[in-house]
Amino acid sequence: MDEIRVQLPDGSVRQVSKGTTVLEVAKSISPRLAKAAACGRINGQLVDLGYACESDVELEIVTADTENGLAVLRHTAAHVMAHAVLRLWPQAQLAIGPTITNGFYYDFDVDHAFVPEDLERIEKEMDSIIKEDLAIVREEITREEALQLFREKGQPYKIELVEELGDSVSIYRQGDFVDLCLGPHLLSTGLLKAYKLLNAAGAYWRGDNSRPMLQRIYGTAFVKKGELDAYLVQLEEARKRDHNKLGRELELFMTSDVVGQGLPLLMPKGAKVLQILQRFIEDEEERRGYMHTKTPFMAKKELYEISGHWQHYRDGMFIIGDEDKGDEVLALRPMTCPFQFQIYKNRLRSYRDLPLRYAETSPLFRNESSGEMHGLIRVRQFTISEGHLICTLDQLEEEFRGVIQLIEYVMETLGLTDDIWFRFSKWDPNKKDKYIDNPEAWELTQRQMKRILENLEMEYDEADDEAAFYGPKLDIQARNVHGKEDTIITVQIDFALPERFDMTYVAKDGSSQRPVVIHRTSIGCYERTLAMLIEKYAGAFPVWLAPVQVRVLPIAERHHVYAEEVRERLLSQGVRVEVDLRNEKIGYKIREAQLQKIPYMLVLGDQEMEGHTAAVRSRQMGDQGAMPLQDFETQIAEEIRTKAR
RNA sequence: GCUGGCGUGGCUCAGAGGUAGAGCAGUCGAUUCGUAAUCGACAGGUCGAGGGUUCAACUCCCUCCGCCAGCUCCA
Repeated sequence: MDEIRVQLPDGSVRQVSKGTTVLEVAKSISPRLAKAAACGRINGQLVDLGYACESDVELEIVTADTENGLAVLRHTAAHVMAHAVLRLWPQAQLAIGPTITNGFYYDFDVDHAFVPEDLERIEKEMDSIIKEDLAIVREEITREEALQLFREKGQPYKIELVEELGDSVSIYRQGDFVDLCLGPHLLSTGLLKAYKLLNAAGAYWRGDNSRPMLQRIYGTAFVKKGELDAYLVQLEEARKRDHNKLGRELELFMTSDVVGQGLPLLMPKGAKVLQILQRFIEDEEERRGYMHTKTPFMAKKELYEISGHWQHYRDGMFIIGDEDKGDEVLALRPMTCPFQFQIYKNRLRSYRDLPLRYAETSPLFRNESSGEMHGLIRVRQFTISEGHLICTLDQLEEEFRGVIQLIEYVMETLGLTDDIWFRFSKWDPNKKDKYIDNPEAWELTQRQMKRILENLEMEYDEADDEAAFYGPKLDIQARNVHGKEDTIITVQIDFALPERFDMTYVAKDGSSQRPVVIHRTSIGCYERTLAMLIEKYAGAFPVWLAPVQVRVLPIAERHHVYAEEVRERLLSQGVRVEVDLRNEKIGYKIREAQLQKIPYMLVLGDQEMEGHTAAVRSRQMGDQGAMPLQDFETQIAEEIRTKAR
């Protein structure tokens, strides 16, 4: 009998007979490993446990608790879900059903619209499929056979997918269910132990809004029930931090039906946080050589024609005035760049003037379509820490570095450091009307940017078709409590607009040269940042950012005068302080201050009044005991000064 | 913009073809109290808006507005 050599990750080698499956190898190592196995990896390629080794190979047993193993488990869960949906709605057409971070989904084209109760029905059916413990079998068939198969099954989306594949495709069967799939999968449906369907929503076929809207069901699966439960609890906890709920409860912002969609109203507390952020940012920018401008919120159409916004960004703009009626046509600004460029062009610039660093705390207006708006994260009017650095090509890298340093300082100070990453956003050469049409400039700029990123030794992801219409971006991405990714800060290199605006400087040799522009934000959009901060701190802002830093709580009416005195003292030192003079018990006042996430409560009774002290209660640590007022003032001042978190 | 869900006093929610209810918040009164809810009374809603069906609509139908999740798009 032929023997082959199987080399394991630890370097050891096993002699097994030809045709031995991955599972058999796992069993020979240890029964526990075999039980935990989800799939194998042969020479780097993931394979089913049923895969038979036919020649010398390197083999790794992939257990279900690893990233790859979990993906296999979830992919199998997606198949089981599709199987269940087909049992309940035999006419359903299957689209795709991949795994995603933390779960899986499957897209269906069905007449019936899935409602929450349907998810329970589907889960019941999945439970039966799991109980039946159907073997999951891989088959390699020809393209023609696959087309024939899916024609018989009435699955046009699968046919479309097969048509784009090579001569041989793999399918997986479980009972009467069959799906086009690369695999690998678990060996049988019975191995699925802990899963949950989460929600149903619409999704375009192949993410293309000109193609049919399908129905997507999201779900997740884990190895153990305990892990699933823990994940569901974690989801629940995350939702409690949702800025859109917390921000309203804490009276940071509100919306009004009559004001309109995507137009949040910042209430005094929310406005206070933004004001503090703005002061922090503007001071920091000034320290780093930026000059602040204040430019109009709107401009004539002609300005946007020069910038290219009229050609590439028109859908995103609010346009005022009807051209057909002979009105003057203006547009609210969606970006500040064209305005600051006008300032640059106000006079002849010398290389000695460069780099010029313009910044502006800019309200911007973008006509987002109706389904996009979300709390403070996606809105139609927002304030951005916009800035443009105009420099020579030689200065580009140094300026870029300075921008990154500022951003890192800001993020660090705000405590926005977890689950944040950089994304190098490039253009898509196939989308001509979306981008300024100058392929050479695009490629050159992107190479330039990539080199800078590499010189800065930055870690980043790359994304196609995420660039601005005029240039590539380095985006700083963050995730909200729903796990959704958003750009919070962006840095862009722009060779296009300096040319369109004919920006020049006089070089040392007297020649006229073209500068380069870096578009950048330092904190991004203030409203969005506020949303991120609410979610990060669950509304309990660090003291320096808290809209109310101290609440004074007198115990009885005879302490009111002293309470007012304490308030006055703190107020005169710039501390944001309130006093609760209501006729309520101290427990009640504390509870309210606590729910409002006020960092410090000063409880004042007879003893405090007598000794000129305050009983300090911290929102995090509870009762801290009495301390001289002076000491508390020093302590909180230091905490504010250092922006302690 | 698309798919689906939702819209009842400030908030959380109950109710239902015959014309609205609770808790919290609010107001007033009592209580003057030591670290997460004192007691009582009162007040508060053209049931998101408009149109239609009906003897009768908060409830059924249509349109619009807004909110939520996802898709597309994007800071």
